[in-house]
Amino acid sequence: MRRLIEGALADLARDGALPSAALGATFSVDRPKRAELGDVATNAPLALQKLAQMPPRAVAELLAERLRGAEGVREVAVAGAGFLNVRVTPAVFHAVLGDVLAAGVAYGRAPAATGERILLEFVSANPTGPLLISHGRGAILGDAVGTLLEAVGHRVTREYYVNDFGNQVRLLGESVRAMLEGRPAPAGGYGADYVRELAAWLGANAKEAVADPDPMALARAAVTRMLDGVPGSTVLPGIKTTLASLGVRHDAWFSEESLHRWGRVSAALIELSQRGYLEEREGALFFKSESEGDDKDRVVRKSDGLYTYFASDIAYHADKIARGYDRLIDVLGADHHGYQARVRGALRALGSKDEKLEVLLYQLVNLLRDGKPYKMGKRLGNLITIEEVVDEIDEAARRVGAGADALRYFYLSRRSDTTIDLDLEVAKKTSLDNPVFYLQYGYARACSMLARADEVFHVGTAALRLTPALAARLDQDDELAIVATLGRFPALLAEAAALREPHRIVFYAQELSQAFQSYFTRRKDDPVLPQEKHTREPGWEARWDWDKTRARLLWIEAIRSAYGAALRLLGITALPRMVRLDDAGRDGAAKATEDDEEAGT
RNA sequence: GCGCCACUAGCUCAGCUGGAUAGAGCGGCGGCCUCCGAAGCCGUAGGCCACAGGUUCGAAUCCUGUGUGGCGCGCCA
Repeated sequence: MRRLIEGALADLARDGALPSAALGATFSVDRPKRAELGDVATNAPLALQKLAQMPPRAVAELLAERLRGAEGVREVAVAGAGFLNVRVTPAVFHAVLGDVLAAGVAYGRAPAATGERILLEFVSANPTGPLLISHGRGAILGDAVGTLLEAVGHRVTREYYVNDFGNQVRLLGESVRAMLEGRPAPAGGYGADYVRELAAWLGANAKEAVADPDPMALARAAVTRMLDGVPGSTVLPGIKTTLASLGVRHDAWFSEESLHRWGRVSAALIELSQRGYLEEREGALFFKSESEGDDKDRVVRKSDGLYTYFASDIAYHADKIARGYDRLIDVLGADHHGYQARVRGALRALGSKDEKLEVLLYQLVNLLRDGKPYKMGKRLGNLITIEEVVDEIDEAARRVGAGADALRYFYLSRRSDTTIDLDLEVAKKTSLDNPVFYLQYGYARACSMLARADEVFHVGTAALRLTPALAARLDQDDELAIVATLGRFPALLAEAAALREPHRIVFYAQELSQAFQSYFTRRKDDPVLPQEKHTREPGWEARWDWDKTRARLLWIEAIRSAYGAALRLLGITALPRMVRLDDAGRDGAAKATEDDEEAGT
C-alpha cells in the first residue's frame, strides 16, 4: 500500500502536479484507529503540505484521484484536515491470507543471513552465585532480541562473558577454602548456603584443585561448578541449566581469564599506549578516556600492578571487533550505563568505529515483598533465584515450562527502559492469573478447533487450498479485520527488531488473541463447525455450507500460523492444548504450593 | 553537584521516528455457557497523559525548564 502511494506521488511529481521536493517527506501508512473509516489511512497530504506548498486537502484530492482505479483500491476518501482513507478490494485481503498460509510459522521472517553479523552479549552475570530473579530480565530480553534479529535476517552470535578473573572469583575460591577448613568467610567473601554446598562438592570431587597451592585453581573449579551446577543440587543448579530452563540460549561462553592468559589485555594496552592514550599517574596506569568523551580518565592498571576489570573489557571488545562483526550489542542493566562512554572511547582510541557498539540498556527490577522493598544480599542468605520462582509456578500450573513462560511474559511485556516492580508475594499469588496463560489459551483454542475439524468432520486444513472462490467466502468485517492484523505482522516484526523492542510482539499477540477469541464468542449463532443441533437432523450434511467452513478453517489456520510465529519469537510455549484447571483445581494448586512452602521454611 | 532512565485510569502497563474521539490487563459494577475450550466474551464506570513554557496547521509524542522516583558518578567487578 505504501508503495502504491509512493508510486502515485511520483506520478504526480512527474506530471508536474506536485513539486518534486514533496517526495522527500515522510508520512505514515497505517490502519485508521476507527475501523469504519477504512482499511488503510495515510497522512501523506498533511506531511507533504509544507514541501508541496499546497493546502493539504488539495494534495489529498490529487492523490485520491491518482489512487482511484489503482489495483487493489476499492474506495478513496479525503477526510478531516487532509487524511486519506482507502478501502481495499477483497483480493488484497485474500493475498495476505495466501502469504500467511504459504509461510506458516515462518511468516514475517526475512530470508536467513541477509543482514548484519552481530555479536550479542547478554547476562554475563558474575559466576560467583546462582542467577537471581533480577538477572532474568537481561537474560530474557537479550534472548528475545537475539531471536528478533535472527528473524529479520541478521546472523547473531549470542555470547556470555564469563568474569572468571579478578577479585570476586578469587574471593569465591577463598570462601570455599575457608568453608572446607571450618573458618569464617574472608572479608567481602561469600557465605550463603550455596557456598556450603559448593565446598562440600568440591571437597569430595575436586581433590586436585583443593590440594593445589595456587588459590586460583580452586577458584576456577568453583566457577566451573557455578556454571555447570552441582549434580543433583537444587541450590546450585548451575547458571547454564537455569538459562536453559528459561529457554535462553548462548552460542559462546567467553572467558575473561583467557584474555589475560593469551596476553590480549597487555596487547590491547600496548596498542593504546602507542597511540598515546595511556598515562601513568601516582603509580597507576590511566586510559585517557576523557579525551574520548568520558567524564574522567579510567584506571586500567592499579598501583598494585593488577589490571582492572575495565582493562579486560577493552581487550574483550577489541577481540569482538577483530572477530569481524558488523555490530556489537551489549545488553546491560542500568547500573552499568556508565560503561558505555569508556568502552566507546576505548574502541575509538583503538581506531575502530565506535558506532559498531550498541548498548541496549534495561532498567532494573525492584524487588518488593508485600509492597515493601526487599533487599537481597549474598550475605543475608535471602537470595531469590530464578530457579525457585520458576519451579513454584511450574508446580502451581502443573506443567514444567509454565514458570519460564510466565517469567518470559512478565519481562518481555514491558519496555526495557522502565523500571519494573516485582512483588514476590503478588507474583506468587497471581501466577495463575498471569496474562501469559491468556495468550496460550487463545492459541490452544485455535488448535483445538482445527483438530476437531480434522478428526470429527475430516476437513484437515493441510489438504485444503485457498482458491479465489473459497477466499471470497470470507466476507465479514471482523474476519477481514483479523486478516488485516495478520498483514501487519511482517512490518511489525521488522520494526520490533530495528528498535530492539520485543514487547511489541507481546502486545501484537495479545491483540490477535483478543480479536480471535472475541470473534468466536460473538458468533455462537454462526459456528464454523457443525454443532450437535445440526448433526442430529437427518440429511444435514447435504445442507451444510462446507465451502464456508473450509474458508474459515483456512482463515483459522492462518491466524494460528501468525500467532505461533509471534509466540515462537517470544520463546513462549505454543501449546496445542491446555489442561483445564477449574477454579477448585486452581485454588487447590495454589494452596498446595503455599503449604509446601511453609513446610519447607 | 553532574549524567542516564522514567512519570499515562484505583493498580500494572501499552501508545512516544507528531495526526482523527488516548488504549489493554487487573480491580469495581452489570450481563453471557443444553451448541466450535468460560484460563473466555460483551457492556459500563474510571484520565488537567507529573507541572510550566516553547516549536507546529496539529503535541501524551519533539525541545527547554521545574518537580518526583530509580540508577550511576572507586586504583570494585
